[in-house]
Amino acid sequence: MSFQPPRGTQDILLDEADQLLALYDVSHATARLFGFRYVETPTFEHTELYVRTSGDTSDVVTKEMYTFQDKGGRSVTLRPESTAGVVRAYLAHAHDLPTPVKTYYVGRHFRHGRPQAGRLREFRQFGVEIVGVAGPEADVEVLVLGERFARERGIREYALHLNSIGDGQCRPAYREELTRYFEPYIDQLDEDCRVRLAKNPLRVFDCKVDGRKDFVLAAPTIADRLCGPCSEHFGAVRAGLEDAGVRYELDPRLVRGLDYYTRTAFEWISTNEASVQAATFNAGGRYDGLAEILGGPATPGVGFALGLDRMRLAMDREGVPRAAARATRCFVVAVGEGDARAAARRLVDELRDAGVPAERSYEDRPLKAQLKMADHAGAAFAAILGERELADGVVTLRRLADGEQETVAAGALAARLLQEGR
RNA sequence: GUGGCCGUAGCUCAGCUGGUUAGAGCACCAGGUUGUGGUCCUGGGGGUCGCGGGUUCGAAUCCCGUCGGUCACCCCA
Repeated sequence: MSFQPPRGTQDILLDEADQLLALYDVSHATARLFGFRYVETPTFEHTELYVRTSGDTSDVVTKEMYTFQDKGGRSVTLRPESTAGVVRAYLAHAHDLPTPVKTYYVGRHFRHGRPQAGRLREFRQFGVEIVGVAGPEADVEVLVLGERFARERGIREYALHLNSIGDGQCRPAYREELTRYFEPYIDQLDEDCRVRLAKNPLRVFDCKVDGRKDFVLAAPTIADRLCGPCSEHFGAVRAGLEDAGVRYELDPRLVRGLDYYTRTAFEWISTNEASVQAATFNAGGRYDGLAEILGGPATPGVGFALGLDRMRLAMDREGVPRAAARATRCFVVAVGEGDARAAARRLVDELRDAGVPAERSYEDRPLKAQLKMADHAGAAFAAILGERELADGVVTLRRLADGEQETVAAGALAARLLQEGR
């Protein structure tokens, strides 16, 4: 039996686990600060949900899904993302929900691809969605939330890229124009990009190999082909960001692979010099076409999906300290077997009653070893309890930072520690 | 899913062109007179050299496969 976890998954422990936990905490706190309510949708959904929303020729569907048959013979899929699930849940419960719906989720997602740093088969995302508002202020709110999250986590080296990809009014015409534009250059495109040209010409812009070629850089962008309403919407989003003090860069080449995305598209990208491929840690936009694809009434929506694992990479690259605030305040050391051990157990209990995080050794180990444990536990104090102390009803309180010791009545220990403050 | 590089103790790595009982630093544990951590000294535990097969008198060192990591591409968080 191998102890290795399956490929593309990871065991997260100690400092890394604390770091992740802090990210979960900030996800909840930030979303709630904006009045978003938590939602928990299934970890797996009917495969059809993703096939319909992503299209059966998309990469996600053709090679990245964890799909299997359940015992009733239905095809189910581990969620590769959550927007589809949230919108599905919205449609299922729309009658019970006050409008607009502001909701957020935190959880694990699954995609079967070749793993590398920042691209795992099991990964964690924090996402927010505003469903039911078509206007630009919803877009701004989502962007402001994402910005606040990034700053809250202490990262500074990033850029917010922003674009509008139009809607059903203006995109088709632009798409045709772009196809015509690329036509003469078709033999200068590699195989990948030709496929993109046929399926979705906007995606030629993200081509890694050809994307930098002059004729691609010179191609018309959608910015000045937006229809009136899209242009107005985009202008309002930009004005809103400026008013909120959120810095962004216009990126006319930022696109989306799927057709239900409309208007606003954005990505937060780590600009740290050590950043590699997976530099995008948060991406989102407007998806006004999604509900209809699922067979529901036209319902506008906007949101983002933030990669918590990628966020951790970005934080590490920038040297943001992993919040390793250890809880233990006082480590109670029992010297010798018998009475001291029982007394230590009771003392720890008293400290906990008083709200002082405390722990002790579960085995009789040398005093030396127990002090070492206190050190490893990150405790500020060690309370030593041996024959001498037991006889006098006191403990020896040792401040671990400088070795300063004092004698405290056992019953007064909790009060003494609380008086020490943090 | 495609391709390049890599895989030696918990971690970071050494081990020349194949040659006997595989090493270091850090970490961990224990001692340094029987009650004092984090420094120092001494000692100790811990490795099927990712796994499987092959070549060879002999392989951690060569070959093949496989698993895993990493990087690029596809795609994306």
